[in-house]
This record gives sequence, structure tokens and C-alpha cells, in this order.
Amino acid sequence: MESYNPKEIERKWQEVWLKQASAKIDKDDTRKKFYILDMFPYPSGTGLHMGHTESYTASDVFYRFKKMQGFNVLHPQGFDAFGLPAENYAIKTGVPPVETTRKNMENYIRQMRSLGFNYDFSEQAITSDPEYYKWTQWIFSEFYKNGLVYKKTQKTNWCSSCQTVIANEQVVENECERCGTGIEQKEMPTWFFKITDFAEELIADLDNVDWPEYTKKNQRAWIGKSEGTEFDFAIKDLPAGRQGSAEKIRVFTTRVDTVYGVTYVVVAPEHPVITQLESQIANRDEVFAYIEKSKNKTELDRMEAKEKTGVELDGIKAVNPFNGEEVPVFVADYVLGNYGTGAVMAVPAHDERDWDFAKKYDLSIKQSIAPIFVVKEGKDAIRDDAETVKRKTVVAIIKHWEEDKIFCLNWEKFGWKSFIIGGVEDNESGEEAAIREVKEESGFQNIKTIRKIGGEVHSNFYASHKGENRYAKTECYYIELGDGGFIEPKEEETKNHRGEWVKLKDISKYVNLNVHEWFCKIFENGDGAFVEDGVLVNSENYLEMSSEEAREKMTAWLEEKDLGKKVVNYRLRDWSISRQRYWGCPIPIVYSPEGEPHLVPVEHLPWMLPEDVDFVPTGVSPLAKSKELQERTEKIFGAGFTAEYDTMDTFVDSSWYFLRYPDVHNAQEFCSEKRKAWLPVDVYIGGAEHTYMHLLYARFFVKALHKIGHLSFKEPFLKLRHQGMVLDKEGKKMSKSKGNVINPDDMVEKFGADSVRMYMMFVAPLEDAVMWNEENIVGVRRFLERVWRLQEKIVAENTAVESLTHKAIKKVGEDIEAMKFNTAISAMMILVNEADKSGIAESSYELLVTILAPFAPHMAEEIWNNLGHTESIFVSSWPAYDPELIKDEKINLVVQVNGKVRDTIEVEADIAEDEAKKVALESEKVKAYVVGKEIRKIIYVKNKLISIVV
RNA sequence: GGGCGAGUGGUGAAAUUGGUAUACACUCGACACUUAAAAUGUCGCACCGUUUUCGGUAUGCGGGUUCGAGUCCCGCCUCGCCCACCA
Repeated sequence: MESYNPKEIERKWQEVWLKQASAKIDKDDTRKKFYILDMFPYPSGTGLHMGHTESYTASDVFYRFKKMQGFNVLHPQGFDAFGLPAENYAIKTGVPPVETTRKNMENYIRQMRSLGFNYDFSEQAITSDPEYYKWTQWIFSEFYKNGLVYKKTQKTNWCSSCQTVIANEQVVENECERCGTGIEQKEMPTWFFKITDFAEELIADLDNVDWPEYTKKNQRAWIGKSEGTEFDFAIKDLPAGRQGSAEKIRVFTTRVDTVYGVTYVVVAPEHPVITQLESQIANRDEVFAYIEKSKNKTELDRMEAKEKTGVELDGIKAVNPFNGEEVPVFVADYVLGNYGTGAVMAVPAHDERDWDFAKKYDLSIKQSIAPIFVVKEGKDAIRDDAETVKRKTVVAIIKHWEEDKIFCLNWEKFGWKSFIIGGVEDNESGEEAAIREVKEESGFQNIKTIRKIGGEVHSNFYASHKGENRYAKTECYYIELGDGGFIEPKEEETKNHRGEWVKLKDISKYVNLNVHEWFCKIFENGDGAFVEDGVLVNSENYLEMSSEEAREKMTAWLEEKDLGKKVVNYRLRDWSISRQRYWGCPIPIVYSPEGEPHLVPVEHLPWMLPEDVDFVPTGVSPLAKSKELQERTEKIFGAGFTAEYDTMDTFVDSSWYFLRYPDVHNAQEFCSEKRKAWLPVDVYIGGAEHTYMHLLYARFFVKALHKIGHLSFKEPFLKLRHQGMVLDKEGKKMSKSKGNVINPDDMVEKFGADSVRMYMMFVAPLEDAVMWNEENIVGVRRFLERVWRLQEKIVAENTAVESLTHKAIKKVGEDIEAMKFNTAISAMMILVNEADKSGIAESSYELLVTILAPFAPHMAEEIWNNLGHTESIFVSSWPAYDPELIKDEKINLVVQVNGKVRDTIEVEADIAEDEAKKVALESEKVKAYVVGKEIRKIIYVKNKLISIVV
């Protein structure tokens, strides 16, 4: 027999598959349909990368498996062919993008064939084909007609290097995702898709799809739903005739419960109220200088100066509707103009950003929420049968006059360790109480300094030394002693506790009561905003209410007074789709001489991308320079009409390509009703980097088309799986600059496609990172060689191998279904290792080759052929395993004594419980541990183990 | 700073979801075949002690639940990815 020669047999079978059009399916037969989809590639000049190789291998394995199971499987491929690199290449070389793209696509197809991927390339979707983008434009028109498209002049992210507008999602750390240039804000007329109309559905319907949990979570976070309250701060004392539109500032907050802690109001630099009130602002120049400066802030300024800045609007006061308090108004760029209402109520005590700002500008900080500690467990838990007594209390942290020591109380009877604590009498301030308690309880008389620490804290617990439930409101004071002047405390003060000095550095480990721990933390780390929920303080009618209840009550009050309402806000913004680029789908819009936009009617679609353009970007869209486009527009619509010169974001093209595959050649519809039966996609495989853009936009398209009535379903991808990254052997990302990029062509040349495929699938689970280490690939190559050589090790019968074969059939089938390709391969290795030693019956060998076929299709075809079959192995069906053959006759019964394995005994499978126990107890090894002891319990797990407890 | 995920031999990784931890591979070592090398095959490979047997300790660290924990609970540590003024 000839030795295994992958190069030869792979070329041979790739030609056969091509000639037989083995990837062709009858798309009108949807009886047992299955749609598995890859994320189509952008045809770049560098060709297929290893990430594609991995995910396309996974889908090819899955596709071949499903096909053998008898499904009519749609497994298409295409190209996301519009995009910047081809245009940039054109700028450099003058080669038109259409040509570059065509050449690159041919290379991709060659590469995909060389890896044995079985796609029907006569049924591609290529986004730059007029036949394809006709329908991109048609969908745009449908969205337009249904109010899902609008044009707005607004600040947009402008990349000065790419000379184009880019979407929020494409801005990374204030830099262009593609070229790394700093993003500027530029006013541009821009077309938007109203993706925010679907924000709620985009969150809710994630519950209905089988996607990785973290992908769902990230997408939910990206959409960023937040429920809160919007309400008005009136502007104080506007002179008559000045009131107009700016008599109030509307703010958005998720924490209306903190409203009594408002000490100022902040508006974003672009907030209209500033110009509306311009004449009232005393420090106009300063304010406008600030606004101008924040507009031109680059990402560098922001990174370096993390500190918040702002300017007060002198002469303007806002009125808190809850308590009538007048507070100053600031403009500051830490408030975003395009989120919420562009204005916030500032509560420094309960918001970190406001805290920082207030500290910097020395603004007042007012507590309105207190943390609350309720003891629910243990001996201090509140008791239903005890009375609750409310008390104001103080905690005093007393520092030694010379050493770094704190005076503490040890309540040995109760197990408490605390600072000095005591009640506040009527007609006594907290500070006075603290001083009095220190003198009475500690005996020390000479107080040098006293300073308040933190705010008010509430606690609810059972006070066993008093036999009552306590609801305590506690403040904390830090006291430094002047000297050791001391008067022995009265006995009643010290009967429950004993005073002791604790080293300063041990203090946080010493105190063990919740309120004391709380103050200790503030004492050690300093104060900050308390941002969690708690109970209301300093809040008039809402005292001691929980944050949650207060939010409801306060919002209801605002609604009743018509001052505000409950609202839901989303982080998600509408999708800006205009790009000032050439190599994209033209937006099917023309403008009348008056500048009114009109849709290009359907009969003129595709609205062709002109060819007579100069690619060099000037900030004006290249399409503006096309004579042909201008003439075409005027010819159809009349003199003076002009075309829209912007093209669409390429994410638009890729948001619906999966809808086209079932019916790619249809010139009348994007997909016929009949062929829509293929949809939605059953399994989608691709990189996790598409979580935020592509996957979100595609979901939006389907929801929008569903709403308009073109689709009957609401989610495009029922099951989604990500492949991990392919890294170099040191675990580093591959990049041109590091020179560690691996080219799939080289690997196929060196090891053969089947080995490359096997290695990709074997080395790690699909979703984990693959470290590409050429040393390790020999493992799967050896395996394939062994499979090959089994052709010479055929025996008449080998029941042990037959049993292993059926076990492998079961395991491989289940593992492919669950996309656990690595363990599927290891099951085949176990089988082959045994067969290599003891031979294999021809029937078993055929079964082995059949289950190997999805992974190593070329070799499988070749052996199958050598075994005398004339048809492709992929025509045969996935074998069923024989349940009788996978049953083990004997099992190893594990015997544990007190949880430790003491013996394993070979017994008949399905042994009865009594019998198993008997066998276990008869074991000499077990006896050594059991004899003379009382057996308390015996646990039996069927066909697994006996656990004896003595 | 926030969110998510992960830590198991020299390495990539398994573990039917609470039931013999380290399957399957790579590397490494020894041996066989060979004039030699490659290829191939056989054996060994978590750690410590006895070197047939056996016992003890190990899944980042520390506790807990359980007859039994890599898996569940609590508290730490380290790494990775994503997001980062979203009120």
C-alpha cells in the first residue's frame, strides 16, 4: 500500500467535489432543512487568516455531520466586499476597488477549497454586487417609508485620516477603530437608522435565543437600559419677558431618592439653556470660553487630566421642587449632552462624580441617604417579641495622647468589640454627647481635638444588655487626647465592658460590630460618596423610608404635580450610517433643487455606484465628483436635482446577508416567500468581537423587517457560538508588526488540510484560544497516519475494537452536536490506538472512517474509495450505534471508606445493591479499615461506587 | 474604577455536571528496529516516602457544606478579555 500522501489525495478529492458540485443543494426542498452560517469574510489582500480557518473548519465539520444525518443543509459563503482597505489601496495605487476585491475574493475561494471547505460558490452573497446592493437599497427604502430612517445635522465622530464619519461603536478610546487617529466632533448632516425604537425588544428577545451567556450580557449592557425619573428644576427669578423656553431645567436621574441631597445642578456644554439664558449669565465670557475649550478637547487632554472641570453660571439659580432650595447651576463636560436630558441634579454625598466635582470646587455636600445595618442572624438578630427603641447614638474613636493607639471597648459577655459608644440626650448635640461619653466611659478628661467622621448611619439589632430591639441613628467623632488625665469611671459604666488600647494598625481587625466597622473604614480610608441604597435622612416627608420606596413615592408625587415622570433611558444611540467614502453602497436618495430628499424609486434600483470618480479623499464624498452620477440624476429626476453623495456604513451590508443566501439569484425580491422557509439561521459561528456591532445591527434589521411585515420571525440567529482567538505558540496575538502571523496556505502545504483541520479542532475547545504550535500538530498527523495504515490491519473479527467503535460513534455524534470537537477526536484516538495494536474488522473500519469524515474529509473519501465504494462517503448516513455493544460487561466498583478510595473490585455490570455491598465488605483491603468499627452508613451509586461510613 | 471569564502535571487539555482527578495529545527519558539518523513501535512521565506491593499529599490560597468537592457556598490572590464619566 502506498504511504499517506495528503497533498495528492487532497487535490484529487477537491477536484472531484468541484466536478460533482457536491455542495449544491435543492433549495426548494425545505422538508428537513438546516441552516448553518459562517460570518462571511472581508476579502483583504492578506487572505484568509487563522481565525477564519478555525471557525470555518468548525462549521464545515458541523455541516458535513448534519448532512450525513439526512438534513438538507444550507451552508453558504460570501463576501463582505465593500470597505475601506480596498479604497485605501485604490488611493495609493489607482487600482479600482472592484478589481482589487475581485482578485482577493478569488484568492479566498482558492484558500477555502484548499482546506476542504465545501461551499457552493455559485450561490454567494457579495455585498458589492449590484444584484446584492439593490436589495440593501430596497431595505433602506422600506425603512425610510416606515419612519425608521431620518436625517439630522448633528455632532458626529469625524476621523480626519479616513475623512469620514464613523459610528459610536467604531470609536475606541476616542480613536478611530481602523486607523487609530484621534476622533474630532464635527457637525454633519447624517442619515440615521432608528435602532433605539427597538431597544426594549433587543434586550427582551435575548431571552429567546441560544447564545453564550456573556455575549447576551455584554449586549444588554451595551444597550444600557436604565429606569429613572425626569423632572424640572425651575430657574429662579427670571425677569419678565425673559422666561420663554428656558424657565426650567429638566434633569434625568436614577436616584430621585437622593433629591434632598442636591446641592447644585449641572448642564452639558451643548445644553440649549445656556444660550437661552445668555443675557442672564454674569460670567458669559468665562462660560463660553469653557464650552469652546471642551468642544476642542482631544482624547489626550481627557486621558491626562482625569479631573473634572466646570464653570458656574453666575446669576442663575435652580429651584429644587421638593424643598424649594435654590442651588447653583454649573456647566461641566462630565455631563453628556446626548444622554438623558443633558442635565443632572448633583448629589455629591451619593454620587462619585458629583463628589469629586464638589470637592474640587468646594461645594456643599449634604447627606440624604444613610446606610442601614439590620442584623437578621445570630444572637443580635432583631426579635419579634421585643420592643423596639429608637435612639440617637454616637461613636467616639479616641486616640492616645502620645502613641498610635485607639481606646476601645471589649464587651466580653456579648462578644462585641467596639469603639466608645453612647446615647445622645435630648437638648444635646452629637459633639457634646461624644465628649461627655468619652469622659464618662473611658475616664480620660483632656480632649485636645474633636472632628466628625462620615455621616449618619442607621442600625437595627437586638441589644441583649438592655433586652430590647434598638433602632439606632449613629454619628461618629474622632477625638485626640491631650494627656493621660484620668478619673476612674463609675462602676455602672464599666460593668459590661472593659477598656483597652489597640494599636492603630490593628484597629480594623479588632472592631466587630457592623456600624463600628463602617466608621473604621471611613476613618482609615477617608470619606467618599455613599452610592448604595439605604434609608432617607434629612428628607422631610420621606424620613426613614427605604431608597426603593422613596423613588416610587417621589416619582408619583412629581407626576401628580405634573413636574416630572418616570422614564426609561438607553445608552444605545441611533445608528449613523452615512460615510463620505466611495467603496460602499450608495444611499438611494436624491435632492430636489430646494434640497428636499426623495427616495430613488424601486424601478431605478440598483442605484449604481458610479465608476468615474477620483478616490482621493478631500472631506467631500468622492461621489460628488462623478459626472455620470449627476447626469443620471438629472435625467431621471429633472434639472437641478442632485444625488446623495454619501455611501452606507458597511455594517448595513452585513446586517442582512444571511437573509439573501436562500435565494441569491432572485431579481424580484430579496428572498421569495417560499425560500424564507430556510430562515432564521439555525447555527451561527463567528468571533466574539462582533458582539456589539454586527450582531446588534443584524438583530435590528430582522426586527425592523418583521415590523414592516417582510419577515415572520424576530431573531436572526437561533444558536450562536464563538470561536476563540488563534494565538502564536507563546500565546500572543498574531500581528504583522510582531511578524508572528501564520498563513493557512503554508500550514496546508506543510501538514496537509486534514491535519490542519484536525489540529484546530483537537487542540482546544472551540470557544477557547488556540495556541498555534507546529510541534504539536504531529500528534494529529500521527493519528491520521495510523488510521491510514489500518487498511493493512484488517482482521476477520475483533469484538473489543467493535465495542470501542460503537462507543466512539455515540461520543463523536454527541460531541459534534455540542460542538465539543476536541473530545470527539480523542474518542477516535482511543479507538485507533487499540485497532492499531490488535487489528480491526472491515465493518468497524468503515464505521470509523465514516465518523472521521467530517473532520478529515479527504482521507475519509480516499479510504472509503479504497474499500470499494464508488459513491462519496458523504452520501452515506451517520451510523447508529448498537446500545448492546457499548455496554460494559464488567465494571470497576470503587469502594470508599470514610470518603477515601480503599479498593476497586471488578464486578458484573448492573450488579444489585445488596450484592455490591456484600462484595465490598468482603474485600480484604476494605476490611482493614472497617473491622472492629461500627458501620454507620453505606451509600451505593449504581455501577460506580460503594461508600462506607464508620 | 466597573462588568465578565479563567486558574488542574514541563505544555495543550479531560472529568458523564457532586462519585476512581490528570482521559487524549505534545515535550522529555529509556529501550527495540537500524551501520547511522529519521520514521515506527514498546515502556515510563503530578509530588513525597518505601521502590513488586503500598501509604501519604495534590485541581491558585484560606475556610465551609457533604459519606464524598476540580465541580456547590463564603472570603482572599493572580491572570485575561471587554467597557470606562451613561447620572
